[in-house]
Amino acid sequence: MAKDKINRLKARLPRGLADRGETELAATREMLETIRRVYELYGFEALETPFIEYTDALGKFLPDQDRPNEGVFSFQDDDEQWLSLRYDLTAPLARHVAEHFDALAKPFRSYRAGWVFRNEKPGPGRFRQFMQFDADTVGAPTVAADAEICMMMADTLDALGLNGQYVIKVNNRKVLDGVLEAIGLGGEENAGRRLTVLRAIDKFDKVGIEGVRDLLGEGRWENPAAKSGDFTKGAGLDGAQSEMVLAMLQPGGASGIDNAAFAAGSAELAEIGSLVAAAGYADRVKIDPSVVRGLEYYTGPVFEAELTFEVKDEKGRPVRFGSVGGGGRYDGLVGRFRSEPVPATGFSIGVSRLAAALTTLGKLGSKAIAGPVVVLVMDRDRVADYMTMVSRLRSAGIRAEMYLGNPKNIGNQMKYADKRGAPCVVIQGSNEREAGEVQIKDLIEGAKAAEAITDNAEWREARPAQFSCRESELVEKVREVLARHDFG
RNA sequence: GCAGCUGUAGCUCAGUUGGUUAGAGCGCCGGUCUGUGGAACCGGAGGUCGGUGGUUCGAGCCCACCCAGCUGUACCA
Repeated sequence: MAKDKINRLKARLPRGLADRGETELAATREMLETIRRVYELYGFEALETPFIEYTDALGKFLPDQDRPNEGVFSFQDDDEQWLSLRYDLTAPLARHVAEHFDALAKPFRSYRAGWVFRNEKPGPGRFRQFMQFDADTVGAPTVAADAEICMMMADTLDALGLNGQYVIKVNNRKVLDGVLEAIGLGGEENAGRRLTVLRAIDKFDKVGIEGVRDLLGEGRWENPAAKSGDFTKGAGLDGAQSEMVLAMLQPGGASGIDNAAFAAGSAELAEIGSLVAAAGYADRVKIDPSVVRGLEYYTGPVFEAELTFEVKDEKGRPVRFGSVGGGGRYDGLVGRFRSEPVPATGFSIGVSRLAAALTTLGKLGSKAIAGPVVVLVMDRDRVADYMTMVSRLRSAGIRAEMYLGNPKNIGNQMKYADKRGAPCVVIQGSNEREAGEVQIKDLIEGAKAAEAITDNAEWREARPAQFSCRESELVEKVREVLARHDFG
């Protein structure tokens, strides 16, 4: 009816979300398994926390407001307490550790994979639901814990087949803080400008040294030469201040800075550098002063895993995958729940983005997934017999099913099997039945054999890659076909 | 958030200076076809032409505003 038509629901997905099919799920599963194996090898243990936490546990109430940050999906419980979908896996871990502090062996080494949610504008490679795979060490103040995490990330990316195509970059927030203090941006009243300076440094990769110089000073035009496009307001530093920050980004590093934070950060970086070098990871884990990373809770070393290869998109333009993970030390997070500070450090892999990169490199998801063996229904009143055949195949561990659609047309059943990617079909009509036989048709071989055939009548007549066998040999013969195509 | 571009069927698109009942290819469903998957032929479903308002005898087309998508930029705990 017309009314139904008007009111009919439109099937659609909210933006920034995605359904995932068989191929992608299999690829992700394979990748997660590889990561998990490396993490366990390092002695980390599995942990799962729920999707939902109290908003205050996530630390995402807006300052001076009685409601959560808009970037977090939030809702109120019956008792009016705010709940939120987790936006990363670190804050829930901190809550878990604080809640079970006395029962856990410390340092507590754990890993977890799961979906996280951010209510932000989606873009290419950016979703509102995505998966992270984290590993954290809680209760270890030593930078050996930081160095270990970095080396584990390198091993993980190696295990995924990315040897030589990435770098784990390491910096230290204390170094940055020391520089900021040295140029007179210490103290609470300069928090806003510090943030602007950090953001400018963070853009080093994208805009280069001159771009950072502009951003530290008055600001930067989207198109600097023509002074056109969007204008990004800068931090308003004077020349001397800017040069000090810029010096830090260049070979040789900052000099003439003499304060406690800078000294401590530099010492930590040096120690991480020597630990990494001693273990033979110096080619993969490198100190990089431009890494800023998560502007809020990091307190010491910060890490970023960056892919260094370039790929061309459909239009032939280069695409950089860039950062596929990051982390750092967050000594204050667990302490929010306790009377004492609790040191912690961790790393988070962006599973979806990394999977996209691996797929592009052909290191993931290239393996064809075998469809089920399809038993055709030739005779409507012998469904029980066909189901018995299916059952025999399944008992032998072979993925199989009987055709459940309208069986009147054999061609349709064949089309179905073809579309499902069935390696073969089993056929038993009255002729075969009387002879105690079944026909097995190898669809993969058949497709190859028939490539030369152009005429449909001939195609039908030829019945390529089809053979008959005793019904009692069904399982054995199907297995042979599967083995032939490496689906055994 | 800001800027630019784009909105016609599930997808890719056509649609004349504004003129009757908005089309094609692919895909989908069914049939030819109750013994064979690539083909062919026939039939069918599927559109408030992104939305609202305006100009006009008449708007898919012109105008205004809004919405959505894409790209860039900003933000990203």
